[in-house]
Amino acid sequence: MAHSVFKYRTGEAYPYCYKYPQVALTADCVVFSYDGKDLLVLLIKRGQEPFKDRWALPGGFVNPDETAEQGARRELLEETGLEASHLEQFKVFSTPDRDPRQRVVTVPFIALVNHKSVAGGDDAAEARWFPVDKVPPLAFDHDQILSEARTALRRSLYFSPVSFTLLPPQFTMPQLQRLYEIILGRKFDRRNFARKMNSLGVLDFQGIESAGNDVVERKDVPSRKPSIFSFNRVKWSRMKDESDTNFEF
Amino acid sequence: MAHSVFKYRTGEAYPYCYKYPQVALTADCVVFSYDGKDLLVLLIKRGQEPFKDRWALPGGFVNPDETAEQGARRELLEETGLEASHLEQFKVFSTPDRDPRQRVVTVPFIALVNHKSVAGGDDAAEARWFPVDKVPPLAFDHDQILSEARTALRRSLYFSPVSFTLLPPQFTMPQLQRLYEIILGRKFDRRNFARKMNSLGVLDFQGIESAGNDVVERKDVPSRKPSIFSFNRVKWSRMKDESDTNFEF
DNA sequence: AAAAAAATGGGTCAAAAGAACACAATTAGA
DNA sequence: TCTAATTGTGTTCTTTTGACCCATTTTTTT
Repeated sequence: MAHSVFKYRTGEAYPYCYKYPQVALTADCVVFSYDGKDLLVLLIKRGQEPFKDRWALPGGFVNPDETAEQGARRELLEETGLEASHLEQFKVFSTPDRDPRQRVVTVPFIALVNHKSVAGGDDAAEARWFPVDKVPPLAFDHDQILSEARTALRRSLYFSPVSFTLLPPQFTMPQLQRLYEIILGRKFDRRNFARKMNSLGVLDFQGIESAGNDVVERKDVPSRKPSIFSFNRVKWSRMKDESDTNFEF
Repeated sequence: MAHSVFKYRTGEAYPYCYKYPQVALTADCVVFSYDGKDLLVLLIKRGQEPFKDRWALPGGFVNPDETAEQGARRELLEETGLEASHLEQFKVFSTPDRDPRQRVVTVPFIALVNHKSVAGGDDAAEARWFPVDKVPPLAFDHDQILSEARTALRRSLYFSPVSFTLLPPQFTMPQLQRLYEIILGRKFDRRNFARKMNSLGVLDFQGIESAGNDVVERKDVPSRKPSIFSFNRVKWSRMKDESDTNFEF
């Protein structure tokens, strides 16, 4: 075993004693958001060793009375002030020596939040959004966790209203399409994409963008004003129930 | 906290001491197989408290030098003698009091094996296959784990060659169809199903079932002999790469 | 003021995929 | 040899998808 097990020691330093070897449990968050242009992931700069000053996923130890998900929520709030509107577990990382100090098993969550700036939380750590394709090398095995989170996010598109959770309540069709294209890594034809989306019957038409109704910060590009939609979760559930057992590859 | 933490005790009884509260890590296996008729799940009868004599998922503690997956493989082999041809993590269960003795976090795996009888393993526990719809009440939160495993299995059908892993190397189209129907919980038209499967180009035709080539134990029903196919993993990977980023709900 | 550029939206048409169904062929047993 | 059960092939109709054209709106340029 790679880590020292502190056998036969007691007192203040190592007061938690067990009959069999145990592991420390952490919950990490892969926080995604979307600014209308890029898919972003939230990272914090570590303030202490190991991996001091390296960027890492927010997260921390799960308390004895918490589930992993509760721990993830709490840590996210403490470290970044954010509350996730969607939290989804996707895998466990349990390689024995993934943390050099002791055995730490981590449960990473995909957390989706509406985009807003973050200033770092109670732990006073620096927090910043990075476009997913411009992420620096991360601490621990967080590079791998992020990579698998992106795959899981792609798959979740089939089963959860991921894209709508990432968008603001009011959004335009081109915004929605860009988000799909980023997550899936491919392009769609504008017309076909809109037709498909509309035929799903999960969008509510909200009107046309106007000066007083500006849901998107648009660069001053010459263009026609787009229609604005909102996501209808009830209709989505109905649609989902029907198409759940489709037979596809 | 629901469990006792043995503070300030030492000696033989509780020799593993840590600075912070820890958790025990177990790996459980939801072992599926398919006998050509039913989707089966493997259960073992517990020999000790808690939940003595109740049926449960095979599994056990992960050793300090193992990943959760390695632990799952080892436990499965020890308890049932089976080796999984496909092992897939799908979620973590970390409710603080899910085990009455102490805090135990479990990583369940979906394990797919080719069907054969099991006699119980080194731990001398009784092991038995149950049709997934006729499973008795299980120990701990294993009912919930099984339920979520079935959902995860359904979703895996989209991304992994789950059905072919569950089937023997040689199988017939009706067998494949029945398996799809069981996992997805819906019926398909024979003709349409076969056409779709053939058009995917992942099946190799192997011949017609004959007396000497009996891949299926068939009840003596009067019927035409079916064609026999095998699964071509290479072709499947190619097909998968192309269809990975499709845009579906 | 007019023209050009950029972006949205509506629509067409052919090809592909899906759903429903009819019928012929093979095998075991009555 | 007749019947029942089961498998394989084909046909037709409908729906969905993919690849386009073109008109409209808005901003910038000439």
